[in-house]
Amino acid sequence: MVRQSGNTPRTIRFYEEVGLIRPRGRTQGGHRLYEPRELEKLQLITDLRLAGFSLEEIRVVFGLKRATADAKRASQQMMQLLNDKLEDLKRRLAALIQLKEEFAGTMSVLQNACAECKQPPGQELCSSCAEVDHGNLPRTLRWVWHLD
Amino acid sequence: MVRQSGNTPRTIRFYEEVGLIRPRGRTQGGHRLYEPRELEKLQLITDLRLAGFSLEEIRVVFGLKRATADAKRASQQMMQLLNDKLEDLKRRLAALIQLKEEFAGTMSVLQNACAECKQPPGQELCSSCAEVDHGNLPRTLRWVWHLD
DNA sequence: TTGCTCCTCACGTCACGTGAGGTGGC
DNA sequence: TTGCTCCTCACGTCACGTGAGGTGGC
Repeated sequence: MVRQSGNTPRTIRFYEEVGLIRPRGRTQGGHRLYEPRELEKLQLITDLRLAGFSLEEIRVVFGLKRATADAKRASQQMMQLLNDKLEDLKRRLAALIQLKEEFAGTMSVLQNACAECKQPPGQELCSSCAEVDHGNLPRTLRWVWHLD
Repeated sequence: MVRQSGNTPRTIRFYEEVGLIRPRGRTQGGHRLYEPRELEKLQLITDLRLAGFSLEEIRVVFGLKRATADAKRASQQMMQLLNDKLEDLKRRLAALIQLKEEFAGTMSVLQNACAECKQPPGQELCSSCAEVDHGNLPRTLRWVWHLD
């Protein structure tokens, strides 16, 4: 289960604690035994976690059919959940891309200014460098490049 | 600060507790006062959190310049961090997209089978429906559609 | 027989959330 | 003056991580 799912033993035991999976039984020495069905369930749980589902939401997923007693509505709710998570990941990705562009864009320009710099590199010098308009740096770069 | 950054007061106080931001001072009644500079820093922290940075990694970002004392290497390390997070988000997005496709793909087929179904919808009936080969359902659907 | 892995408590961690009880500021 | 917001403890929560001390299984 550990190797096939990429989780730690502790994580698998924790999923059992909260009632998501369950071993078929135990070996005489106390080691847990699982059916292939449980491995598949664990892998689905792992993928749902990666996709941003909380354990509570995963519990909802596994209870959708029971809760609605109507496969069509259950499927629609599942799609709703998936789309919500997709929106969330897209927002995160957009934030990251913007940070990267903000940062990378001006970085190359500054690298040139530094390459031509006659002063030895140092914190005080760079933060007061006349070649660089610190006030106009994008915020990301300002906080990495600048002091405090 | 709350309105302009989209965080709760508790979150902002927490960032102060761990030393990421700091109010300029207090009003006579105890309310925190911030400089515009701190709002910008808070907004950057918020975006980095959205992008998947931990508070510890954000502390590293703000300490990069001091730690390396070399703006070029500091920038390279920042790009490394950004790319690591990008890879992480891409993996999560790929997992989600696959779940969606697995699910949506067969769902439409099943909807037809159900539309033509003569039986009233019910848990026991659907899980043993002869029209649906439960063993060949993609795992996502199998766990939502099926029982247990 | 030697290691590596699993076992069970049980406390720790990260990033806040959530009352409880009280005051501030427009 | 009425509300809404902020304040400070302080305990709770989510999803595990991390030893401590002991056994299992190839």
